[in-house]
Amino acid sequence: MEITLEVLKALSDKNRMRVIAALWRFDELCACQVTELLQVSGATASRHLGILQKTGLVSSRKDGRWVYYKLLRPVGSENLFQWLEHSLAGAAELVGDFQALKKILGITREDLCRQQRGEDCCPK
Amino acid sequence: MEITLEVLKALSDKNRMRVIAALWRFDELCACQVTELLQVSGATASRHLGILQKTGLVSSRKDGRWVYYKLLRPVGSENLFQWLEHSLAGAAELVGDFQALKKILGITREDLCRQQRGEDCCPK
DNA sequence: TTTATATTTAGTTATTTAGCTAACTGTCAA
DNA sequence: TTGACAGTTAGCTAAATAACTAAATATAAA
Repeated sequence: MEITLEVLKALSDKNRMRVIAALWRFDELCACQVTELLQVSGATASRHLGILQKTGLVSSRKDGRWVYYKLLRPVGSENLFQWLEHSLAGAAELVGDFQALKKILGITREDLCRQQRGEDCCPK
Repeated sequence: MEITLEVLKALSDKNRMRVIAALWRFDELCACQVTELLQVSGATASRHLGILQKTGLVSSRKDGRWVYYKLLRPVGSENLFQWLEHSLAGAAELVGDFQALKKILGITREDLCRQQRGEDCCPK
């Protein structure tokens, strides 16, 4: 039961749900892209990703200085994700996120991170 | 998305999950039976039931002084409940709850409520 | 009508948690 | 080897929430 409750708790935060939806659509994102999407501090994004990883909902892969996250659909969670897909279909907030992510993914990670450091010299 | 998150939040509390499982197995329970199951104050049980009702997960029916609660499986929630059923199958805590409920349901509501008021004269 | 009582609501307190900044870790490049 | 930097961890604050007691509400019995 504890594991079930942990999964539900992990999913019942708006920002974490946005991350799940984003990974669903865009397969793999690095921490800085998630930070940009959520518009929170890098530390906060990292914490959310850590919670999702601890519950087995996402995996992480380190590549140099960057860490990439992917959605893991653990065995037995098919019905949960099907419900989510149905329940969130067309959610306005997520549609907006997907549009934002298209832009984010159009920027190189280098430029994105530079931008996040406050050097707003890069193309919006 | 807000509704989805509300349902997830409602489900991600241990006591509320125990109520859901209990209603799943025993169809209909009154507030005092839920109070006895959870071993919390009547006010706390009422609050949990109120949260479950607000999210559309349970319905209530008033009969005299007693209020009875039932599990509602809203349209579109089939996959969620299937996941729950699979995920919670055999959970030790719930097995214990089911045994406790058999005893609770063997007592009349009158005796149960008397017992809860501290008049521990009734058969255990 | 008055009293007892099942449930809910209000108000309080303690715990949890999401956010931040700052310090730390590990990796790349100069 | 040193400096820059992506990401994480630690420590803090503010907001959310689960628990309690006490008061309010509604129903049944005396």
